[in-house]
Order: sequence, then structure tokens, then C-alpha cells
Amino acid sequence: MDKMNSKNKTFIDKLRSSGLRPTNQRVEISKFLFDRKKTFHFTVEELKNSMNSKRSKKISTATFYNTVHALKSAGYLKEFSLENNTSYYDTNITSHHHFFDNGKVIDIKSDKITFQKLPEAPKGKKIKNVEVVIRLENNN
Amino acid sequence: MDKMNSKNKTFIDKLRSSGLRPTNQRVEISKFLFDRKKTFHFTVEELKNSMNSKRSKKISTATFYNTVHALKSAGYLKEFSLENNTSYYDTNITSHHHFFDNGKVIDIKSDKITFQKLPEAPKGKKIKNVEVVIRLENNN
DNA sequence: CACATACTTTAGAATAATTATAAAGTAGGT
DNA sequence: ACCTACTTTATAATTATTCTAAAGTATGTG
Ligand SMILES: [Mn+2]
Ligand SMILES: [Mn+2]
Ligand SMILES: [Zn+2]
Ligand SMILES: [Zn+2]
Repeated sequence: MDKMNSKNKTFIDKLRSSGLRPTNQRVEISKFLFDRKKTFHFTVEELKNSMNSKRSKKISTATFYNTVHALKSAGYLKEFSLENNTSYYDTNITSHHHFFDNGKVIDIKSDKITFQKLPEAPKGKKIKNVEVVIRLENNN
Repeated sequence: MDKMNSKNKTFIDKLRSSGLRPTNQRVEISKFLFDRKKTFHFTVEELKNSMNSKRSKKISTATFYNTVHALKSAGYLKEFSLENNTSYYDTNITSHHHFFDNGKVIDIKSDKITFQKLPEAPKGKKIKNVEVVIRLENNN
């Protein structure tokens, strides 16, 4: 287990624990998603274009969808939606909030928003999470 | 201007002020949406099925989409999205919040949630609105 | 009323995002 | 090397939505 190998461990393990064999395509996708400093937001189409534009041998659309879905089901990605019938994914899976600014999505750390009052869940239900979207517009 | 007429006024005026002539189809749609006690949430497909199932002469899909879009642009409907690439519309256009419970959407009155702390908008931007989604799950 | 004209409705085609299918490829284990 | 299960991929299918163009309707004018 050399340096490269242990550095890769995290994103390869995400594949394994999502029930996916770490094939070349999947490893590259997982590396692209998780082997970086900052988390980010993306659509599958954006992911596909970003990765395939740099490659001679393209990864197929189905593999992007399949891999993203598996990673999402395993909890390594969060899905959200804007008002445009496309799924967005977030590599930041911690509970946090967002600014929506004309289709652009910006994270708000969880501790930047606190509540004075929250409703209780209906009978037989409990709160799974609370997420805030702050929609922005230009000044003036 | 008889009783029927003035009772219809509200939803017919919504069409007029959305730039739409009050044709039969549009009046029926607007009546279905707004001439009722409680506000509700719907997809265009649901709206179409609810209305057309009771009718012999069906209203076309395009008319549903066109009418909903015009009413939304004029501010008589709010659009939102769940995690399934379909647009939902809300006849409650006041600022309010939602419980999401397995695809079911329940209103939370604005005054049921208050904030202790909120972030400021980035430079050159201001806050248009703040909306909270509380995701529910079953107890235990 | 008799048209002209502009606005509407509609069926069906087109598009975009996503999912399904099934054939060809690949990776381990023996 | 070989079997077998898992993968990838091209392509078809599906779903939500939008577009198009033709046929229908309303309104104003003489
Ligand atoms: Mn829309
Ligand atoms: Mn999905
Ligand atoms: Zn985020
Ligand atoms: Zn609502």
C-alpha cells in the first residue's frame, strides 16, 4: 500500500461501501467528486461534460448516472432541486443551508442560521432535517 | 353583474391581470385553482388529470401549461421543486414554509418559524426571501 | 350582419433529463 | 486459461415540458 494508494483510499472506499467495484471509470468519477479541497454542487450533465471534455475515451452517460445514484443512495452525495426540473447534487453532505442566486448555489454553514421557534412534527412523525434556502436578488 | 359574476370576479381578474383573456378553458382552470377554501399544491399533470377526468371535452396539455405559467409569472402561483425533476405549484403565494413528508407537502405558516440568526447577503445582493423545508420521517 | 384580424386551442412534434435494455467488455477466483 | 458475475456502453424508452402550425374563436368595424 504505497502513498498513492492510501491517498486514494477515501474515494475508493466510498465506491466500495456504495456497493460498487472500483472500476477505472468509477474511480475517476469518485476522484473528481471527492478528491479536492472544497465541496461543490453539480448536475450529472455538468459532471459528464467536465470530465469527458478532458478525456479521449469518454465515460458513458449511464455510468455517470449509475455512479452518482449509488453514491447518493449510500449517503455520499445529497440531491436537491432548483425550479428547473434538473437534479443537483452536493458533495457537502453535512447539514447546511443555501443561498440561491439566479441558478447559482452557495453554501451557508449550518451555524450561520439558528432558530428561535420551530414547529413540532405532526403525530407519528419526527423531524429528519431542517434546511433553509435564502433566495437573493440584486441590490437596488 | 349578478351574484355568480361577482363571485367569479376574483379568479377571472387573475386571468385578466396575467394578460390572458378569460376563455372558457382558462376560467375553468382558474376557478379550479382559486375558487376554494384552502390553498393547495399540485403538478401540472395532476391538475390536468383532476380536471379532465370530470370532463367530456378535455382541455389540452398545452393550455394547462400555458395558463399555469402565465398565472405563475403574474405572481398568482409559486413554483417549487421536490427531488424528482417535476415542477410543483402552490396556490398559497404568501411567504411560508413546508414540511416534506415522503412526497407529501404540508404548509407551515410563516409565524411558526422565527430566526435567531441569519447570514447577511453577499455584496451587491439582498435577500428576496427565506424559505424553510422541514423533512419528516416516521417515528421510531 | 360580414369580414378582417388578433388571440386561442389543440394535436402532435420536438427537446431535455433520466432510466431501461441488452449486447459486448472486464475482473477475479479457480 | 476459463467461468461467471459484474460493468460499460450505445441505443431505445420514458417523462416532463415546450414548440409548432393549423384550425377555432372572439372582437371590432363598416
Ligand atoms: Mn416551467
Ligand atoms: Mn434521480
Ligand atoms: Zn451545499
Ligand atoms: Zn405551500
